[in-house]
Amino acid sequence: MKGKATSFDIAHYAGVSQSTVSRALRNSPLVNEQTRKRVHDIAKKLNYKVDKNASNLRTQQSSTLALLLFEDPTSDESQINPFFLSMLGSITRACAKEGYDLLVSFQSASADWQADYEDSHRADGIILLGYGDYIDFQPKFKTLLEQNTKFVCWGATVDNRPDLTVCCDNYGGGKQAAAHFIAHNRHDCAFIGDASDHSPEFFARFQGFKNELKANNIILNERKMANAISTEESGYHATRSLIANNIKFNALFAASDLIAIGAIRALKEAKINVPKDVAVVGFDNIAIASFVNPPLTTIEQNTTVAGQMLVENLLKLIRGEDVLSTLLPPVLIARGSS
Amino acid sequence: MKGKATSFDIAHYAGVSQSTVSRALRNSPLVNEQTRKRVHDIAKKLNYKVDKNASNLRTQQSSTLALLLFEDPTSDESQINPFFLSMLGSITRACAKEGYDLLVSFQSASADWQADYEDSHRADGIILLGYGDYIDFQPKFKTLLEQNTKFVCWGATVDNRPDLTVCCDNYGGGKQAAAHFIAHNRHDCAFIGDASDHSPEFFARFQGFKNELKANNIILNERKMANAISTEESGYHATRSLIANNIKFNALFAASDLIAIGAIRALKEAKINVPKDVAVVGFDNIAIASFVNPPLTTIEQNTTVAGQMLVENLLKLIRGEDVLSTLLPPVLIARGSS
DNA sequence: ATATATTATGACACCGGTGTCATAATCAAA
DNA sequence: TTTGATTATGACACCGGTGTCATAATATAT
Repeated sequence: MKGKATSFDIAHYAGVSQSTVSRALRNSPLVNEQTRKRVHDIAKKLNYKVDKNASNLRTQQSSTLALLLFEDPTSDESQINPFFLSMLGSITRACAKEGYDLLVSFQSASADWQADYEDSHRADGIILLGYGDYIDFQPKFKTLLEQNTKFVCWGATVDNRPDLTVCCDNYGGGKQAAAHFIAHNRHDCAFIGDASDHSPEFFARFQGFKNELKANNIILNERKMANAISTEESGYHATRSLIANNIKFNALFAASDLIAIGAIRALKEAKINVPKDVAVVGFDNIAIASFVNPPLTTIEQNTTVAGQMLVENLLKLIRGEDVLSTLLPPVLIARGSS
Repeated sequence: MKGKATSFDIAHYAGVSQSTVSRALRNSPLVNEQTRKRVHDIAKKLNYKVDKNASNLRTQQSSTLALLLFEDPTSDESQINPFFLSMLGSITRACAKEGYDLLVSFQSASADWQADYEDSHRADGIILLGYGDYIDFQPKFKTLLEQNTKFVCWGATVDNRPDLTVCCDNYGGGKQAAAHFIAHNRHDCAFIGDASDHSPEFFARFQGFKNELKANNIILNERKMANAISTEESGYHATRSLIANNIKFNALFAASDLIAIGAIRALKEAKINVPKDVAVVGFDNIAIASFVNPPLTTIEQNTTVAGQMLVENLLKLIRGEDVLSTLLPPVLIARGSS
């Protein structure tokens, strides 16, 4: 046998037509039990596998989902945000559970990715995963919708389509952080992240934080805020600038764990004790969080559930079922940093 | 236009045959420049994308690689080994760079994965990524070779095929760890990992470590060794059992960073100071390593290069070029734990 | 002016399955 | 016994491209 076996080879050996082989292999009730068995045996013997390209071409579907990862272009190329990595893991598992393959690809927000996967029939649907700034995306979302492409996003809200998003309740998470500080009598709060609405997720965390403080008659001073993207470096520098400007605070809410870890480094460097002088709370609960010193108190996003929901919702979209956007409840994990 | 546009639609609008469209879109030199341009314009207007299934079916190749991740079945399902996650990231990037898509899938070593991807023409080649015990794999490797499947592995050596492996020089890394301890006058060494040859990688690290010690007239006492798989938990328990048995040592080489981190936790709990009482060196340099307390000295495996080499070597195999197994030099990163 | 090479294009088989329709064989119902 | 239903199978078109071969149109050489 040169080359890979085809269904015709099996048909030949089994003494039946190729049609029957195809049916037998898919366990169609139309074929006789003995024939079915014979065909299966021969297929196994020949190490036969259905050619996915042929089968997908005919059936016009691929049993494959595509995961497009959009990284903050400002972050270091070589290191992938651990939160995404964790999501990637859970999405991979969820796909496997549903019998789908997963194509993974990194993309820059600006590139011409919107049509690549679904239009070329490589995937039945797309999962978009990225932190923050989805402004570039709006026109592309429009194109996707026009072309009836099936997709779901993590975190971003898409105009007029309340069925496309899976997202952590960032606002609620921000509130939890504030409540935590208040419960521990830390009223002099600072925030590091992005308080503009460039990054909808960070913005929601900030809003929740600020509003919960306000509900307790604490006003978050604008000077006690610094911008940072989600990297350790960025968190470090933002915190240093606060310290350099002689800004005082006894509680710090960072919009992500990486930022928090950078912040702790800056604080330590300035001989400010965590948590005694400043309590720090992060967001995400990435794997590192419990290992830093002191262990980081953080608002956990459950990536396992999140990945599952993304996949499930996407499959529902593909099957034409009704879907609603999912808001996942975050959970505060109290550790040593607060 | 209902449904997706095909090359026939473009042919219709351009007033040429479908053959010409196909050629034009692939920028064949056979088509007239004006025709080429016209076809491209229409294709763009119609949001046309080549159907990958049709194209792959005809050309018998997929421009896709499959990554099969084999996790230590004993480890916690929900958490993926960060070293693999990091490899996954670099492999994804390397694939993108080479114009290949990447299918990602988790597998258990025992499952019937060997034929799935290549035989079904979903991928042109396979990358196998797993720690440790490849014993289950040997018969499957044989099948793969018989079927002329293109694949490369991380770490494992496959009988008689010196072209299939990309691996860190684990033996050399182990030697470096020993040399490091000796240079700092820590002669009373312990090892945690797997000194049996179940896990070829851990075994090589252990051998290198032991032999370098021996070369300096230091005999590694068998009682100062404990088995662990690559999890924090396992490292913690292994170290606790050493301590419980009242084993003394002033230097500890852990076969992986996760083990080292668990070991440090156990040492701290026993009020043994790191690095003063015991110097600890890990292996991998996972992202967490620099954030633990104290920051972990470790033998770095460069995942960026490793991922690239895996992809490059696999592509060479696919193209029928000569390939040699690659041994990557590890680098000791000295931090606070030693 | 004729033969030959070059360029641009169309027709068509083919990749390896899947789905539809037709048909032969067996069996139950009238 | 004849008719209708049921079961098992084969023939064949089709999915949407790609590659080969034939051919028409034009350019170049003799």
